[in-house]
Amino acid sequence: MPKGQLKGICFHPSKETKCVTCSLSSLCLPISLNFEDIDQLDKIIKRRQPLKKGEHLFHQGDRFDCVYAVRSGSIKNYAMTNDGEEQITNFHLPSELVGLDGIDCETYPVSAKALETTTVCEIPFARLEELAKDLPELRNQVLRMMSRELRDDKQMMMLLSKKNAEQRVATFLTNLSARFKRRGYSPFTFRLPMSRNEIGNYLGLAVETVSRVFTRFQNSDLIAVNGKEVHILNMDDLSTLAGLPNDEPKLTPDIKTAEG
Amino acid sequence: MPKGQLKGICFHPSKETKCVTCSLSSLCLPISLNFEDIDQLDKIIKRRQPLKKGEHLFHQGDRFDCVYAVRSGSIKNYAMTNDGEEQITNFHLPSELVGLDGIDCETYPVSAKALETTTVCEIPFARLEELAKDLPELRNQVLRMMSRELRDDKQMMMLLSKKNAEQRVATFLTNLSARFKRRGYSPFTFRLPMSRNEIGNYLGLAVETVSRVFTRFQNSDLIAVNGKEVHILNMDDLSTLAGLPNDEPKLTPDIKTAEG
DNA sequence: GAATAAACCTGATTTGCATCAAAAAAACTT
DNA sequence: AAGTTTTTTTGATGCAAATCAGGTTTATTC
Repeated sequence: MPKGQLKGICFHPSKETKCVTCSLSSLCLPISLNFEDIDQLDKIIKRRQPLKKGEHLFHQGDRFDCVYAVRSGSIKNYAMTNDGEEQITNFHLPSELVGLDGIDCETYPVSAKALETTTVCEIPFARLEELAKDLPELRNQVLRMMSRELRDDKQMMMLLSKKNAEQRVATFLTNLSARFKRRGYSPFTFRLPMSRNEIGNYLGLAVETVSRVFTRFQNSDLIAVNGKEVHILNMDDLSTLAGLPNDEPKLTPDIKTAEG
Repeated sequence: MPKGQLKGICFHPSKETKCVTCSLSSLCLPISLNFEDIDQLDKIIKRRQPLKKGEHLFHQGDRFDCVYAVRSGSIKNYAMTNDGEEQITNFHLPSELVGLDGIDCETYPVSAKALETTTVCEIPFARLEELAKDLPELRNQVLRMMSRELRDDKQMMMLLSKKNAEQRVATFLTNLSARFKRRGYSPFTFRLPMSRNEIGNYLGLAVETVSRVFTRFQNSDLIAVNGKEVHILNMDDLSTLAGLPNDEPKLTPDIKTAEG
């Protein structure tokens, strides 16, 4: 197995790891926080033992006390529908916060489960709030993260109520791609941490449909897939497909007419 | 002062209205805020002229500067999809906050439009943050409201990806009912502030489907509808329908078996 | 490394809802 | 009050995706 670029940082979350030295800090901390403030924040954060694949970070109904920042690996959020079916509400990649939707609850409204070996930073919310009293930038950061999630949710709602199967999968892939890119990985080649089943569940599609769309995308040379390995071959077309909720391929006329 | 009835207050949002005397304050303010604090908050809030039906509170892309509390009437949030279609992301009733998803943006990510004559309290966000520095309860309230919206969004995502047309409409009606009840109105008889078209848009259904489901619900005596007036006749069955994502009516066996 | 289980893919069939079409009822205009 | 527009309802048809069924590949276990 070829050990890649950021591997080193992701896989030694020893007790000595600190926010200051964390490669993700620029993504999960307020930019303007000074060293002294970061140090304060660092003190309240616990690094837990890595979660193995399938282990829970918390269960729906557990008493809410912490939010978590993913350091490596990935987490899925899911709720149980009234008839006992699982409904995935989110996937979390490194640097992203888990548990924000429980802030005004006694208990977590959804469960959080590791999709693979995963390390997290545990942030006791009560102490974060205390700290936030004196650190306006930290306060803002929490608001920013929440408001970003709100916006992502609205996007998701649009996807679920307006987009067809191909558009959903295209959106999913380009979105993942952007998030990988954001933390320094290739936006064109990555490994899906979740199964087809989980993708379908999240996107409101049957597994079979996800599989078929993957095949179709391969046939039209948009992507190359090998199991969970994904290569995006034609980002432009994939993005176009993702962005447009209707089936009209929207050619840019003023450019195209020059040729034809 | 009449603490029980709400109608008087909703319809005279004169310049003299204050948070202290507002009937909605228990819903939109932190419970533990003392009079002095409320007074401070009151000072930064502007009461705007009522919006007429169809007028905008803000447009997608406008510079973000305020959040709004609905005092009377109702607001819809919507975004434009890339092909120019409107996608409704939320409806806001009195006491609910509008604009929270823009907090970490330069500009509002969605538009907000009045569904009927509507009055709002305008809360300049920068000044709210300033004030929040000294009022931890106020800070929490903002977090609470955001986190509640996050949870509502997850619910909506579940609706859109797992529920069929009847379950969506049933969920929509019971949800509205609960919100009316929360502010002292009848949960069984209310007026829909939005059109069938808007309901369909929001729920990811065609207008025709919404209309048909309404008709079916009437035929099975779940509701009685007259234009925008809705009477819920059988809340139990409607809730059951709303809660269950699958088509099995889930009878409670230990009770039922006693009879048959 | 064989056995078993889980995940994934592909084809055939069914179905719930969108779409199309057109009438009926409300809501505005003048 | 008559005419116009918009909204709502109802019916007929088509289609995208779910479901069903089977086979194949990839993990996991002993």
